[in-house]
Amino acid sequence: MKDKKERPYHHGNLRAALVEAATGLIEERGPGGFTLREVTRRARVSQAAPYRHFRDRDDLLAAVVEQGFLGLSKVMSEVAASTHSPAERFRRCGAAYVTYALERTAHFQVMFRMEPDPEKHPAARAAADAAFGQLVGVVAACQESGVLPGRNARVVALIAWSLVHGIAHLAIGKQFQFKTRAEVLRFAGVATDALLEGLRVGNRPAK
Amino acid sequence: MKDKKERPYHHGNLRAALVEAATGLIEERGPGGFTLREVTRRARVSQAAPYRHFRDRDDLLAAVVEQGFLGLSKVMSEVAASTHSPAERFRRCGAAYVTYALERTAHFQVMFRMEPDPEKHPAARAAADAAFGQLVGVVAACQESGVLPGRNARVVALIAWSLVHGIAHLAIGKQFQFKTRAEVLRFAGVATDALLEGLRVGNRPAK
DNA sequence: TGTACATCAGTGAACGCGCGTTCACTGATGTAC
DNA sequence: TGTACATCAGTGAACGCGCGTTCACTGATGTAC
Repeated sequence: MKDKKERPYHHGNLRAALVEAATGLIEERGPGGFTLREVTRRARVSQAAPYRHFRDRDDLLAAVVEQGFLGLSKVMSEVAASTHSPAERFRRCGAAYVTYALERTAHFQVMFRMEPDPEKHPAARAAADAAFGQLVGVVAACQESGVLPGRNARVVALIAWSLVHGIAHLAIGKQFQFKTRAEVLRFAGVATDALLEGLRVGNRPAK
Repeated sequence: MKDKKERPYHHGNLRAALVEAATGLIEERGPGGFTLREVTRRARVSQAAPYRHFRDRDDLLAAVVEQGFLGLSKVMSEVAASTHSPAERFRRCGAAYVTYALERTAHFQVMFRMEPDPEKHPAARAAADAAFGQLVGVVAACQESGVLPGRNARVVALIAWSLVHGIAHLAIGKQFQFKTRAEVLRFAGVATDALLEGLRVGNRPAK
């Protein structure tokens, strides 16, 4: 293999390195801090180099988004495998979602900012859909085991996603007065349980 | 008064005009499309003019955010006054929130992007707090009339806010497959009812 | 095994652009006497 | 009512900057024979 000291002309895996550098940059400077030039500086590469691997700025950003959703999927599937109780799995998935958002704030924001039009970047879109698919699976399992009534799993998953996403987004935006991550997670638990209870009862509007 | 045709040297109410132009610009070009220079072009004023009224770019943007929250407060208080049933008020407030977000997409996004640090712009912060106050009031009314159990109204309001905010944010980000605004609102209604039901039952976790 | 050559993945300089902000200025307004 | 003057709210030109992207190029790699 190559000597690590002398940098070879060919990078080896510049594409991945650029995505990684971009992610780090976003995490450090916030969602708006992303520029192609700063990414190339971090990857120690000329400013024209990314164009070998990405069509343009947005194309690289879309790859960052894709990675974000892949990571989210991974975290959620790990968590889902950690228990056999469907209701508990539901709760843990919610907690994992919020945790992911709080741990990788800026990355999370970029994922949902859709500044690169998601329709033009099918890989990013697909990764997002896969993450949502995890959630639908968890809901379906709750339904099969009778913890939730057997209504449209997608709609139920969408409701749960909305709640947990709202918590994540508001927490990131400092709209809550919570001081620690643990407090946010405890709150998320209470909220998730309330929703689960309501979904369980069925969907009669309260008078 | 002045002849409308010949533009007077003094504008009259440039501050308000700039905020309005900025809002229009954001609505047209998206949350990232805001630039001071484009705002001055739209207000037909020199590019140095805003500095008479705003410290810098972020200061103007904060005024836009403030206006956004004032508008949201207004909409919610109007809606709250439209019925005497506390539960119905709860639902209508949720619908109003989502509607506001869908009608003024980009403006809504800017409000929660906190790109001007909210701590440095107390007026914006205060307007946001006032909007949340509306919601707390609605929840408290539900509790007083026995529709909801009398727990911490702020926490309950936070849960409701999270749900409705998540719906708004995901809908804006095209994460739902809904095609019309009416579909989103119907979905929001179902979600709100489920949550209300769960909150009503109390907060025992489901087994 | 050796060589010619196509292809790939980088470099480095340059482009044009729009941005936020500052500066010395000037026109309009309001007030004191 | 008239005038001097301070203050306010604009103008217009200029600054320096970092950005995304293009271009002709060159070094490294892989393959055919």
